[in-house]
Amino acid sequence: MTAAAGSEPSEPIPGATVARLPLYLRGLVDRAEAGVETVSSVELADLAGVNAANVRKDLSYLHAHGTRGVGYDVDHLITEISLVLGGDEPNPVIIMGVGNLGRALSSYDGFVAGGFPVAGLVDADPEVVGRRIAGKVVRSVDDLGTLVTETGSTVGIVATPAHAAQEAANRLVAAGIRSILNFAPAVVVVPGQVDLRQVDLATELQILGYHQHRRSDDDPIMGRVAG
Amino acid sequence: MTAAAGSEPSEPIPGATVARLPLYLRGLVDRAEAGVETVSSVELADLAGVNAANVRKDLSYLHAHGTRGVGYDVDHLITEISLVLGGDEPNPVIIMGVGNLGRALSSYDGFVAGGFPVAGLVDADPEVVGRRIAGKVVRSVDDLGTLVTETGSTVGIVATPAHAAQEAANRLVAAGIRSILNFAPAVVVVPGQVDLRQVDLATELQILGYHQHRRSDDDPIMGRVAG
DNA sequence: CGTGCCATGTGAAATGGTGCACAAGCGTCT
DNA sequence: AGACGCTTGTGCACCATTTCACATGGCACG
Repeated sequence: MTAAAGSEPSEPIPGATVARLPLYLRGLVDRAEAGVETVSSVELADLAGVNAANVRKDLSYLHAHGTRGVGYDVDHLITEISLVLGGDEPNPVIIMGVGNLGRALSSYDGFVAGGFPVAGLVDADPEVVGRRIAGKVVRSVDDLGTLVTETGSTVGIVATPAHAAQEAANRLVAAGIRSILNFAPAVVVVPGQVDLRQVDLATELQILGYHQHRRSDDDPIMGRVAG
Repeated sequence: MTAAAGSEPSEPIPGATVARLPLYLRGLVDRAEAGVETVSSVELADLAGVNAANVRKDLSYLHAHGTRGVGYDVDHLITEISLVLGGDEPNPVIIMGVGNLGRALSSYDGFVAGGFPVAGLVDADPEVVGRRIAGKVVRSVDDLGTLVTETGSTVGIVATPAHAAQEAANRLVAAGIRSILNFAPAVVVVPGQVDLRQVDLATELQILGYHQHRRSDDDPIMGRVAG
């Protein structure tokens, strides 16, 4: 039961809402496995760590109506969110760069579970090309185009060193990739039709650092030795 | 020249700004290495991929004044941002869980560069405890308290499987950790005085999936075969 | 069948963030 | 010394998002 040929434009869902949908989905799957059949917005809010009214408004964008006095049907909601997030079929991903991070991502279970199986690994270093990692043979960057076509991949992950990130992104775009997740600590630019998300591990720590530093600044009493 | 005993409260910096500071810092360090001495807000905006007015407003929160007609002093700005983000000394981090991801993080260069050297690795599996990974011996969870005290760590990284994440966080908190970066795909709750950030790899892909799915929904012409 | 309870769905206010546009200030060149 | 050009710093308006508060409506129980 794929999308009707009519292709209803459907109002765009706010970005902030989209970012929360995976959280809801995770919570829902958890509850489904526990055998629960309905959840209230309050429970779901707890599960995802957000406000209950927020949950209701988010779900209203999906037209995933609940039942007043009862809550939302877990299975139905799972189907609904899954559909919005990725369609009903898996999106294979290509990982560029099999350094430490790339290797870890190659065998990250969460990707498969989320509908994003790793379809191929690519590296520029001739030394690693041809080696088997996480059950897959590492391909050369020259084979990228072929690999994308063969596997029907539409998503690329950049896990190269920073200086190679832009080049890796360029190649992904040239090969026809539509969405890129960049783990390299570098700002990369892509054409407008390509969607890009940045995940910067060191940056996340630095943000934590700010709050910590700030706290110890305001609270000189709370020194480094336990109070 | 550490913070004065007076501990000026200093107005809190908006979260969105804090999240951008590491980007600025990276761009600035890059320019400093290239021997550049001043940057304009426009250059910095380019480097970080944001709006120039935004950069100026962000920097105004730091009281890191620039010179009109000239720009900002690179070195001075680096010092200023570094100070705000992490204080002037490194924040050692403890990594909980040395699975694929934990191992990758152990040798992630960006952490050290950002002032967050990895001070210790901890795992619950007796099989891996005692093994050397990235030059460090993996310690048992029972040694966590000692490890934190010895190394003066204040930041913890959770890289365990989802089902162990809450427990890992609990232990970090009990050991006196003040900030936690959670990579496990699970919502964990921590006491109010502890700062928590969530990085969910699968979630990021799912967000990309939404946009991609949506695009192909609106554009039935843009089928799976290249147009 | 009627009544009461409970959870959804949503208008509207509050909050937070972004970007424009322009005045103010600094350096430079003549 | 004076004028000009360049860039900062910021008031203001716009937009997105969050949150409250409450009317609406379904379900269960007597």
